[in-house]
Amino acid sequence: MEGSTPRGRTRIQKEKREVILEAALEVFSTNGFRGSTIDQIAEAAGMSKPNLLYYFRRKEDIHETLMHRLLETWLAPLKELDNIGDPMTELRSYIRRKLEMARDFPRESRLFANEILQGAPRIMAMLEGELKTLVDEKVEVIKGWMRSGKVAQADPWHLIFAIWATTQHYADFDVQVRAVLGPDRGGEGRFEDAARFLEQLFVEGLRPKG
Amino acid sequence: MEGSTPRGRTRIQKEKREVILEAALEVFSTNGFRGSTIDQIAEAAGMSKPNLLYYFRRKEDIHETLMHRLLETWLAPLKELDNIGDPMTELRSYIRRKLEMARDFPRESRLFANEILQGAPRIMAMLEGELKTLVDEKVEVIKGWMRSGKVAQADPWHLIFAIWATTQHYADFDVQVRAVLGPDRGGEGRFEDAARFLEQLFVEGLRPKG
DNA sequence: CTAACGTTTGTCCAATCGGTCAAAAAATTG
DNA sequence: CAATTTTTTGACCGATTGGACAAACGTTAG
Repeated sequence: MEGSTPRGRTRIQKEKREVILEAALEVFSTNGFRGSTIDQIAEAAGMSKPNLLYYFRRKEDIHETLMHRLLETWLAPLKELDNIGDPMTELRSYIRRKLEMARDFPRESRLFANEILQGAPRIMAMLEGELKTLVDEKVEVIKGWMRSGKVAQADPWHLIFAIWATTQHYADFDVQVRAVLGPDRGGEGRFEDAARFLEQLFVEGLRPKG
Repeated sequence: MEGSTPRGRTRIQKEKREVILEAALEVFSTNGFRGSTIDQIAEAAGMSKPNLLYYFRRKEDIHETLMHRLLETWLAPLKELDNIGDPMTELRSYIRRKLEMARDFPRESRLFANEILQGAPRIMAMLEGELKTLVDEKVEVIKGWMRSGKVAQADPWHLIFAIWATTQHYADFDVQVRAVLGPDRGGEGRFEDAARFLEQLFVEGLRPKG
């Protein structure tokens, strides 16, 4: 090996790096970056600390790799929002996709939330760059819908925020949601209930007048 | 002094404890419990670490005191929601109050978010007890409104979640909101815009049909 | 002034932190 | 098989962590 950190050349390296990233996702998403230790991740990954550091030389490298992957997944649903179909159908399926992500990738959502809560020190450039550009673009799409009368007039930026907030809430605040709903209402069905409610809220809330 | 930790008897004790809590709120809300150090809090409070530990014997004690205070403030707006006035007016002012709290007490909101994100280890009992009871009670109020036809039929639990999510978003994800809105739209006016949007969303989204 | 009490600090400690390193063990290659 | 390379581990390091403690300092009442 000529380099310093193995670059996933061998089969073992690819596999072990995945195991580590999976374990790190679990640990980082519940404890945040500073609150997580390499030992915790190593234990969750079923290996010794020096062994883990053989695959990722620094704690930051793990977090960075995780973040890079996350952001790709995270922006995908918004990227799909486009002018092709019926506006309200597009919005409804965007909400549905975001809610499915909250259901299927809650740890990713919490990892992201942790980063933002801490002031986004590691992804600020991406927020002001790639994310802002993408949102600006989609805001124009939504403005077009509103001009054409297919969607009620409203602030498109805050519409996007509201969709993000309501859907990610079911991942980030999952513990609270389940505690409040109780054992009976708090089962897996809560996502169906949430989907129905949010569809109603946004569809009726954005139905064009007259 | 007969006890171990001073109990705010003297003037200095009351003052210094407040200074510490103020500093700890700042530190805990951005770094989480595990990610914060006593040294950080002591420095933010302008005193030495042993001096801080004279007023709060353990790091956990500071966090616990902060949490207890927070929860009282936090539940107040929901407690005020009652049957007296017009339903939609009640809902609108609840949303407004929650948004004002996100604007005026963002650190408290982030402290709470951090705790929930980490699985709410310290306040789980309160979530399943006091909070659930309160929400159950308010759900009945909202159900009454829906039965009387003043508010559209919808899931009251998820309505409450949606209000929590959309309003607290402006505190917890403030960095992202400001980054996406950019320098011009991201000023203090963003709360006015958010208030207008959310009022429209919930009022129209919950307007009874026919 | 002095005794008693409240406050502050410097020093210290054991535990834990992120990370290194050399050597052992395992896998791969010829 | 032996030689080489990759993987794993135990021991270790300096820095930081939460916290203890006694001594020093400040304040106040008699």
